[in-house]
Amino acid sequence: MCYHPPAMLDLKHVYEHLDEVRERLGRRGNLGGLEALLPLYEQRRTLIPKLEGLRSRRKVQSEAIGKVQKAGGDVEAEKAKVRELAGEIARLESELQDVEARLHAAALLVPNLPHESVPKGMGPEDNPVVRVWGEKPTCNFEPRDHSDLGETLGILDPKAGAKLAGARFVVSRGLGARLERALINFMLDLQTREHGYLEILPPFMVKRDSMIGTGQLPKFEEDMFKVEGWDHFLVPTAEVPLTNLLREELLSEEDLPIKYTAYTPCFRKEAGSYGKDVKGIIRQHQFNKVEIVRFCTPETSYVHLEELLGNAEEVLRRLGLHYRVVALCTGDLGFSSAKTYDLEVWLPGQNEYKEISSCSNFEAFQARRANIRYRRKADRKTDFVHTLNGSALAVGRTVVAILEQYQQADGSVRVPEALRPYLDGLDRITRC
RNA sequence: GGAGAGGUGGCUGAGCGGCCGAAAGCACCCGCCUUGAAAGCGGGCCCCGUCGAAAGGCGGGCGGGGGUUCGAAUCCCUCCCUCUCCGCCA
Repeated sequence: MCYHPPAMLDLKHVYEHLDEVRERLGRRGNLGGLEALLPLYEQRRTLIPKLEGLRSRRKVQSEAIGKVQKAGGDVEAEKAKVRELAGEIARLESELQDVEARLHAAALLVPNLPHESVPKGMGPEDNPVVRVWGEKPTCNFEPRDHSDLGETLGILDPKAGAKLAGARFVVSRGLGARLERALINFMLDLQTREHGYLEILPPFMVKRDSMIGTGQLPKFEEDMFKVEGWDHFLVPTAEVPLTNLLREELLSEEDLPIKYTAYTPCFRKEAGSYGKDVKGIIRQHQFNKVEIVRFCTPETSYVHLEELLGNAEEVLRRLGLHYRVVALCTGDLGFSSAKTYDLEVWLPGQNEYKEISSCSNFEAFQARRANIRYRRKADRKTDFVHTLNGSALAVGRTVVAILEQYQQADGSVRVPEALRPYLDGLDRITRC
């Protein structure tokens, strides 16, 4: 019967700062969820004191009955009275339960508040470029597209993928498969050896609670692959298992920050993306990714966001891949995120920059959903941690970028220096 | 898949119808002692909600949900999870 801290935003805080919250959610262009929630919150607030008064009376009278009974007195009349009281309580309880269930459902649909530093805008075209690293590789020939290169080199086989699993699946073979594996190892080594992340190898399917904890559910269920006959979902990103690793935990401040990294395949239906990125392997139902996540105190989370972004950027820099950083504007921000940077890698074959990583600070949004807290050193009180995560990187798209940026006139592809130790010193991919 | 055992505070673990939000220990915090520390001693210390300016009051929470009862951590039902043994299997 207790009000388990439900969702996302701190409702009390929302209520006490309504105008500000309205204004900030308005920047996202999403106010509906909030307005649906407010009358329910009101109802709850009038119901609770009423109920508590009755329960208090019941408690006192029950105790009295016990005492009288022990002394051998007659208590039947009193019992009847309390029975009546209990009926009243039960009615109010079920009313409250109903209100709270609807409040909870409504609360889960309200997105996070954007941080003040998030640029205002409507959509992707309004995302400012924060910085650009490297330069577009120059070549004296018409750059080919990765699917063209991949098929010619015999390392990417979308037809085989379709045969086995259908559209938007691919089979990597030979050096293609090895390249993918080399990249995973390279990325994990970098994050664990140099950036202090603890490597985790989690389950690739998780329970519903975990999906709610990080915000994929209930809103995006249709994008997820659900396991038939089970209440399990294939992970859409390692963010889900990594963040939920600390679900329901009470940490101490000295434990923070905590940094995890994991490789997992990621499974997404990508509903609503029909016709987008149909060519090649840019958008797949299954792709590999190395993820980095951090848990930290609220005061430090924006410093951690910059660091985490740097950790992801370092992968691209070591690989010598030209990219840029954009800050997502309020209209393009993901549901759970307070602030997000995207890394966009240059793809000469597409003649555009394409998202290869997304680095976000969720502040307390996920922590509140997943109930991840810590005890503050100063006053010994508990508070929600802040959670962050980023791709470092999407491996399939890294393969795409390498193929396209490192391609040679003869159709072969040079291997980035940093990757050669992972490929027995191989410096060039040629037809196999 | 079969057979048992169990899920209680940050942790370990007692309690098995009212005096239990819960013994004890550990951890943690404050103080005394000490040159400092440890040990020892004294005190404090669960979470959430709700009312309140605050002090504080009140309510709820002993895996989740439901039931019995004047009253449930304690009894009943149900679901989930963990552990042990057997079987099967990479």
